[in-house]
Amino acid sequence: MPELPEVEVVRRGLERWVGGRTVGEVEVLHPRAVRRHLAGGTDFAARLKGHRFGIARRRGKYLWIPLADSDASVLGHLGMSGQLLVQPEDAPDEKHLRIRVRFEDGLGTELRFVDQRTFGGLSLHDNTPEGLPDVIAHIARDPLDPEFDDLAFQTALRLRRTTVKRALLDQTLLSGVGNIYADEALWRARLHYERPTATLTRPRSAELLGHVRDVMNAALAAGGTSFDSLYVNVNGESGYFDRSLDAYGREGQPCRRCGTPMRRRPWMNRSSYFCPRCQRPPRATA
DNA sequence: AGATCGCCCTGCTTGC
DNA sequence: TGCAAGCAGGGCGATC
Repeated sequence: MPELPEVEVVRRGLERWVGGRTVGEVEVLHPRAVRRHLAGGTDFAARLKGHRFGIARRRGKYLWIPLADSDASVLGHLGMSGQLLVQPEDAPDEKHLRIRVRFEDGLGTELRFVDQRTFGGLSLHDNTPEGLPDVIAHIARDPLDPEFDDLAFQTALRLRRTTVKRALLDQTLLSGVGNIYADEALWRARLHYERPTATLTRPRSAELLGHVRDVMNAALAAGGTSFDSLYVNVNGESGYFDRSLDAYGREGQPCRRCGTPMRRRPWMNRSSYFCPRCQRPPRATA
């Protein structure tokens, strides 16, 4: 389940392995993998061919590769199970290979988008004046972006009439936080996921943001989180941050701070993991 | 207009 | 054993 740190690992891999290369033949093997490219897979392949890849960029969980010789970018999202692999051209196709990008050089490797559940995909878009693919203009900067505005985030957070975990997952408020790192940051901040955002003081929201950054940086340093074979970085190597998780997936196991068994609660068609002692639920609001 | 919810998808796990 | 339900869940669009 790639979140920001995993996507950043993939971005670095793309920068290293496909940056500067010129695209040759492109094969779209599953229409759903290009569903955001409204003109369809044939158009996607035709428009990509012959263009040279620039340096891969990232915002939150979105990746894009600017085309060095045009004002457009290839946008990618890994969704739940997506992988971007640089493979030898003669390597056997993966079972869930969705898109293949060949290059017009003699390096002998190709870029593959592999995705079991097809929540992710690739598409081509014009850039905004800021160099962002136009369809992700609404995605907020992420906490690792040097231009992320901490004070503006804290103000916006307090103005929201919602609960803190919903806010952390809102990609228009800040991007890159998914279910895993939301639970990790809330555990570190000792905040219950249903705490109303309006009740967070400025120091408290600053502390929470700090924990979001800390957990992302720790995951990034470890090469990304992985729970199973679904997540693989651009070189085909799994991350291993999962051993360091304090909250996510630890139902029934002792809280690493106080020893109380961790709990899991259904939440928004997914799960929230928390310590019932360290993360007290807010008082019921009428 | 901000907040919320249903839906998309596949494979592994669980339970009867 | 076999089948069905549950679970993983990001993001978008519809709805309130």
